[in-house]
Amino acid sequence: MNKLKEFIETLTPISDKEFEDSKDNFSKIHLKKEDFFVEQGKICRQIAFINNGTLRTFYINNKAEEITACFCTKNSLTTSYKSFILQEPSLVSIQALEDTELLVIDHEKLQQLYNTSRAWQNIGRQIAEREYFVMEQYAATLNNESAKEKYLRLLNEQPEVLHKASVEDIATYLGVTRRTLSRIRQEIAK
Amino acid sequence: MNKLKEFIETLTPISDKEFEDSKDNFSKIHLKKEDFFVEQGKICRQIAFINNGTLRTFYINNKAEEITACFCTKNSLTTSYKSFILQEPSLVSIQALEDTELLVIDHEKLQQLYNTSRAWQNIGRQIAEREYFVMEQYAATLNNESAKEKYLRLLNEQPEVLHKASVEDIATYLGVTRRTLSRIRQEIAK
DNA sequence: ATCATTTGAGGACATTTGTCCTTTCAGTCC
DNA sequence: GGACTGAAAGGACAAATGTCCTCAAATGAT
Repeated sequence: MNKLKEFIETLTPISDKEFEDSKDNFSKIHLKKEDFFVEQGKICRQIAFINNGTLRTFYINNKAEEITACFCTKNSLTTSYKSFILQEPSLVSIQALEDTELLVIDHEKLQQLYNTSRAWQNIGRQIAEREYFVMEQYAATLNNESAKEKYLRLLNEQPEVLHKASVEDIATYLGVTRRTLSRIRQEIAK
Repeated sequence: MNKLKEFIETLTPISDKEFEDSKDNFSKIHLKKEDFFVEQGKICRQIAFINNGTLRTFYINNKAEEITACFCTKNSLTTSYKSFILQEPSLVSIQALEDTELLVIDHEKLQQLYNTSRAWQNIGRQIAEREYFVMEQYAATLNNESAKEKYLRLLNEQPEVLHKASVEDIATYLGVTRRTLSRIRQEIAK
């Protein structure tokens, strides 16, 4: 739970008592490699803090291709955010790339925290704001960076992902084909 | 102000009294064609509801090219969201494509509303959530749709923009060159 | 250990997109 | 009206990327 508290404190100060009072709302779950945390088409009922492990968010596009939207690594949040907020079917699946440990809280319980605690109202807004920043950064990356630059960014920011994900997963994340990713790697190895 | 109240009510119920009490925090501003609402590098101190008009959000990328990030049309919000939330220099500029009327609220005043009203805490979180959905949709579009599909989406969702923005603006919005946009239009005209 | 299956690298050619350029047309200043 | 200016369309060629393929290495199953 310590890492979770540290994470929350990057958002807003929270007293020990307030954290202790709310921590029963979280529970620990373990995923084995290839287990799903969220499945496309089902409602995502939880938001998770990643204690340990790596996950991949992906969806099936209208050409029936499986596209990686992001990789989620430890000490950050993961959820199908829109599905979680609106409690509507998820457009994405989230799957463990390796054995993974999560701290999860149900949508209902989080709403109760929002309703009973001003600190949690604040945390909720700031989570939304942070999710926005992450998505904005992602969009900026999509817009500005070539596939090669995106690859180098991944190499720099989440290097462990390059060993845990397949070439196919990484290629769809970069928005190119496997062939082009192969050319990119060739060029970088120069 | 009516349109603003209608907009807020799509987020959360607000009593007439609560709306009346807070509406003095908003003020009306008029922009002439080509005036800036936000300038890249300056802190964005306001969030705006667009009563009338059209704006373009853009930035200068690391190749010194001006890239259109989005077009903002009436009855929606516009701001340099990250700059507004964190009160840090904006990465984007927002410029009127035609004469435009905005209802704006200062960051400070919005914080006061958050601190004094649970309804506004709620609105604030839901604005953040909505900004997230918009950004997510944008990212999904960037990821999934070809330039041609994006053009058709723009034609469908914000057709007025095609007359108000230049070919250059639209091309950078689609992520292609003018030459390719010209080819896309040729193909659609078939 | 062996065989079958999956995964990644990279060759050959086709297609798409970008770069650079010219032409056309509409607006505007004298 | 005629000359100038700037924006948009589109031609010709170059560069980047995709498609389809083969081969070799890694992984799994028996």
